[in-house]
Amino acid sequence: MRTRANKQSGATIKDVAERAGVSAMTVSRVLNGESRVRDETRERVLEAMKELDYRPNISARSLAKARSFFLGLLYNNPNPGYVSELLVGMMNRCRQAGYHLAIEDSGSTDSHWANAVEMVLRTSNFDGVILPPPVCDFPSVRNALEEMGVPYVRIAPEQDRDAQPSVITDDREAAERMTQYLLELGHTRIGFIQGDTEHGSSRQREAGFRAALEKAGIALRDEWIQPGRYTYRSGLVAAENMLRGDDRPSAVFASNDDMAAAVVAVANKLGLDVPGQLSVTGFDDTQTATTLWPQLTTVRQPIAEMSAASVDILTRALERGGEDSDVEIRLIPCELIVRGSTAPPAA
Amino acid sequence: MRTRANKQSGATIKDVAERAGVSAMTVSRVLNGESRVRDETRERVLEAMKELDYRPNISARSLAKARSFFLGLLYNNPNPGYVSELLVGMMNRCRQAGYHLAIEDSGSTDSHWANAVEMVLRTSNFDGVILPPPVCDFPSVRNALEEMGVPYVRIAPEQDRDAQPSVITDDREAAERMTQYLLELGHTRIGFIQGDTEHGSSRQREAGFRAALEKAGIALRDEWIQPGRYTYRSGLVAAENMLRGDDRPSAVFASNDDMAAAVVAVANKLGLDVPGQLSVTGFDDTQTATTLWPQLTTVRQPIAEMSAASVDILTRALERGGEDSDVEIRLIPCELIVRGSTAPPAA
DNA sequence: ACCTCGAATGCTATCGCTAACGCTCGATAG
DNA sequence: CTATCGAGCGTTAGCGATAGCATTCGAGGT
Repeated sequence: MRTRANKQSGATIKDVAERAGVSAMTVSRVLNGESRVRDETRERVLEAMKELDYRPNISARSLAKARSFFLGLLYNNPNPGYVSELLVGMMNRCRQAGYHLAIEDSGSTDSHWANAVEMVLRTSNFDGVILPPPVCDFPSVRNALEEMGVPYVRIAPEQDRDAQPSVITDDREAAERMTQYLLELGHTRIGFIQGDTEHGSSRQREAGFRAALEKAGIALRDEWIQPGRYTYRSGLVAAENMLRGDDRPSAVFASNDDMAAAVVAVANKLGLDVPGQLSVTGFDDTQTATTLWPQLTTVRQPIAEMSAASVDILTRALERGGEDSDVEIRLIPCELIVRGSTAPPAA
Repeated sequence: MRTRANKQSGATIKDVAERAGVSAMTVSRVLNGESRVRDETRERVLEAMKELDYRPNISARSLAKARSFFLGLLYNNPNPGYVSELLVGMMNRCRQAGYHLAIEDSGSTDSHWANAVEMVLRTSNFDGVILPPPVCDFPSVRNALEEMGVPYVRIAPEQDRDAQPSVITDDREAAERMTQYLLELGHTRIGFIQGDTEHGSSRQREAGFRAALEKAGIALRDEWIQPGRYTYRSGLVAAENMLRGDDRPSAVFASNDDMAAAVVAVANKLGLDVPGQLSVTGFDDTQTATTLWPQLTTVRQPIAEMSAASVDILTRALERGGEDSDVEIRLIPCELIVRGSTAPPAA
């Protein structure tokens, strides 16, 4: 005697069929919204389903269809604000598309990931996988996926931007616009805090920053370009290096909001008024940006929109059956958001 | 001709069996680490699996075992820091236990949830479900789960604390300790910002606060108890109400870190030094607590530990087959964390 | 030499659902 | 009036794995 683990009312498709006086196949057709069922028959079937409190067995369907209807999200991004927005966008779109979203993580990087990914895929049967940054740029992960023939979509990748379905942003342009904005305010002494070298976005953002300065004919000062790792703590170090002493910049462009928050904190500690004596800008427009006082001038990345788009792309590719293979790339533009943390430099 | 959607090397258990010169059943036994297989045979099977790059089909296994090995996380908590820690704890434990974690969300509350939950469970076959706050206290959700006979575990529930498997905290005691700490610093004028009324933790924390004041014989001032909703924005309003005018508290206990951050922001705006002129404390020790400057004195809730425990409880209950029904309750204690946002009151 | 017994393995019948094809029957064309 | 056609539905044969016996086989007891 089998235990029906999670089925109180163990009604099967056959029971429904019997009750409705049709064959199981017809019930299946109703279930899947297929054509070729007379309205009257459909009614009878639906009623029988209701009466028996019938719930289709997803495992059985998956087995027969050779599809699991599960998408996997492989992530190791430690930024909670980012992840949480990512999830919102994905979950909504997944539900719409009739998929479920499973999340898998491994705290480590690249090489460790190859194993982790293999393990995950060995025990999961995901129809497809979503790779947010920075995982989307780990070669070992991509290799593993390709070897196993698992379709995937990348969010904001740096490499091979059009070799695989992806959602991409214009980080570079946005960073350039942000820098231009600071220049227009009258700043000429601008510091920059780099992001994590593991993330492609770091290089994009820095490139945009440098391009804007170059166009304005302003020379870079090495001590005003500080390394960071997208974390608050790394931002603290960078900010201290940049702001101690009297020869400091009048504006700091941090590669993300958390590091910008650190700059604000250091400025407070040093008695520097933000934005009066120091303008600070971030990137991403995560919750941190509006949690600070003053609120951050930053670049808004529509993360939820991007993740929703990634689900779109992936599910559409799956429906197409993986054959008709034009690679879909979607660009989601960033937007400059001006808030209280920037002002013209002090006279 | 079937499309093997996600199976490049479509090796089945039969192929492995053939190659190893055994029956499929034996391969299955090896796969499930069952006893009664000679070491030599096991070796041969394992080798065959490797050679064929065999990957078991989870759907088939689920169908046969009447178990999906998927747990569902039903959440609508908008606090990114909380969610992200929750996920970390769960994912790790899930992997250890051989389960996968699927997440499902619906932005709405209670009544809407009943439908959402039904829909989710109708299309998912989760072996069990995890309910973090505040969903764990939505009666309609619990009803739906019970009607459908889906096992669930709750995290930090307020109601029926021992009617169902749960992970619980000592919010109340921790809030009392925190208040005591402020009293010991010499504060007697203490404000309190309430949490979301939808969350049971709100009431617990407030009760702890009131208890400590009462024990110290200090009267409450109504205008120093402000409503909040656990969001930064609600904290801003509460802080402004509490801090404008001269007759203000010397310390504010906010029911969570985000609202404490708002208090710090308002204090900054009003030119009040934290902690010199105003002590501020939070609750939860999310990332926000250390992202601010000064860093927050707060109460650390080991969220990841709690979520890991919830997976433990649920999976163990599932292994037991749902019969042997003593309800497992696990208490995870909170810890007072003193940082820079508190100091004795100004003379 | 015969029987018993348990460890190691195989056989068979599902698990619940769907693809593929086949049948029926009324409508339409010729 | 018969051949054709397609909408509507049924039949059959799996999908890949596991439960529950059945079977084999060698070791030890008598």
